[in-house]
Amino acid sequence: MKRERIEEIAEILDKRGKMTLEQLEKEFPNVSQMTLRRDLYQLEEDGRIIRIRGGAMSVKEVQKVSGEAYTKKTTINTDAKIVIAQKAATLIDEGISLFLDGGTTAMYLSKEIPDINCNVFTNGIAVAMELAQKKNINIVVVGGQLMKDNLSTSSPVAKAYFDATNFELAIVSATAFTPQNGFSCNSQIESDLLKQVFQKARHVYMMLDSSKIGKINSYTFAHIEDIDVLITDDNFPKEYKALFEQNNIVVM
Amino acid sequence: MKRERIEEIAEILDKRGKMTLEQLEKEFPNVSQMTLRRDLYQLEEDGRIIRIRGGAMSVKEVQKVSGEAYTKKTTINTDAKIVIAQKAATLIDEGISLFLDGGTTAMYLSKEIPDINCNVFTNGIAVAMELAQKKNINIVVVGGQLMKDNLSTSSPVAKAYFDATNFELAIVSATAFTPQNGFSCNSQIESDLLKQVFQKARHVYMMLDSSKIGKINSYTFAHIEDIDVLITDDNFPKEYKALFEQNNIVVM
DNA sequence: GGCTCCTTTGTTAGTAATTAACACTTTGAA
DNA sequence: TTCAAAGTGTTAATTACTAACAAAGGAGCC
Repeated sequence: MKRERIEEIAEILDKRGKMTLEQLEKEFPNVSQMTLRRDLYQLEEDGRIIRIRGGAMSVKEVQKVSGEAYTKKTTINTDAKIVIAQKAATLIDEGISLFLDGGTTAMYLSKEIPDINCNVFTNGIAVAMELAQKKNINIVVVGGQLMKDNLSTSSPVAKAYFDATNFELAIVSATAFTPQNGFSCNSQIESDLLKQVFQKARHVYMMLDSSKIGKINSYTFAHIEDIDVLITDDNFPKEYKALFEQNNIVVM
Repeated sequence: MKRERIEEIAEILDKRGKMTLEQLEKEFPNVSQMTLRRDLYQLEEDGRIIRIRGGAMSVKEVQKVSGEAYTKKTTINTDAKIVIAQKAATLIDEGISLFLDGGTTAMYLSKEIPDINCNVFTNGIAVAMELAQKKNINIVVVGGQLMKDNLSTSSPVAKAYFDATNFELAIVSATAFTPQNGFSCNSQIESDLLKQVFQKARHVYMMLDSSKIGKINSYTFAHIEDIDVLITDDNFPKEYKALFEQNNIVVM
């Protein structure tokens, strides 16, 4: 009974693509709305449909729609981050010990990073999961409380990790930068963690796309002179570039 | 302004897969809910996301989910694990402090777990990412070296975490069990970690699907008498059930 | 600068869909 | 038969959504 009905719903949805609950009710006149809802719920769990407001949509339909979208995907800021990440990936040498933060740019970097023998510390669990696909990279996750908004961990306890740890290189990014306020982010514990990282790392590379410039966030964790290399995109203002170069920082 | 924000939303969604409006509001604290709604509406028109009740989902995620559904069918014991996980989920009370391991069964459990106010420690990053979708659950990730085969972390350093920590409850699973050799797994550091957890936890619930029975792995971390509750499936042999019950263990 | 138009954003109230909770029914096994 | 478990229907309460209007910001023009 139930099984048959669910199959039938799945078939109809595959055929029509998208349907409202109202339409489904007409299709199954002697079944209550609630039951149909529950059927949709189960189909969603099986991964066969996506429930949308007022009804459901078959997965096939989604793939059709998304196929259209992928062709016209020419985004601006994502591109900048990817370019930055690609550049940064070329700077990672075999056998190095490296710290990577948990931000979006680090996420792109972890996709671009070659599968070389190296040691990566990170506080981003999404970054860690991405890196886990590369078989030669050894990953250490910094533990602590998980912040749900950016999927990164940090806690005072995490500092204990670093006492016995050194990095050849730290590649981090900030969510805001001004010359006066330096590099800042919006979480105090993350800021503390990064300060610690800056102390332990021999070299620090900063990934900063131009949209971050001129913004100020609550917690500054570093200033211009603390970094060695700045990796940015083409829209980076020239006057800022000069400013960094005055401090012997390589701008890419 | 608008363009940038929309790009950023798309990025975050690609990274996280699925998000509620509430989570998006946290991500963009100085933008109204309505604006975010309108952004999502536009992203949907562009075919980059699917709006679902309470938020949105990236099309990438949809493809992932539908892919999973296929592989799900091929694996055999998944059903038993899900049933076990569902049962375990009902045993978690509001306000509890809980340890969860990083295994597949724990992964299913984290999907089934209700969104109640509680504190979860885990060494599984896939588990952590799954739990991050529940807004009331506080998550602490145990740091350490990441093992790529099961996406769980463990290291001697992780033990430092537990010195100041107590759990009301630990829900763990083993990869092998015999009455003589007890519960065992194939990683020494994981075994060490679990031993530590057993010491710190007031109650221990073991999730063990029947396929694990009669197998022996290298490292034993607990014996029958160490656990309080055993959660298993219908194929669990009756003679074993009696054995557990002799030790005052509740078998579910 | 001051003025307009137009786009973007915020606020509110009203509507619609969803979930939760309970009661009833069916099914299948002991 | 009797019991338990799964499925279904109904209602109430919650939650998300839309619509409509008001306010704020920008670009262009005089």
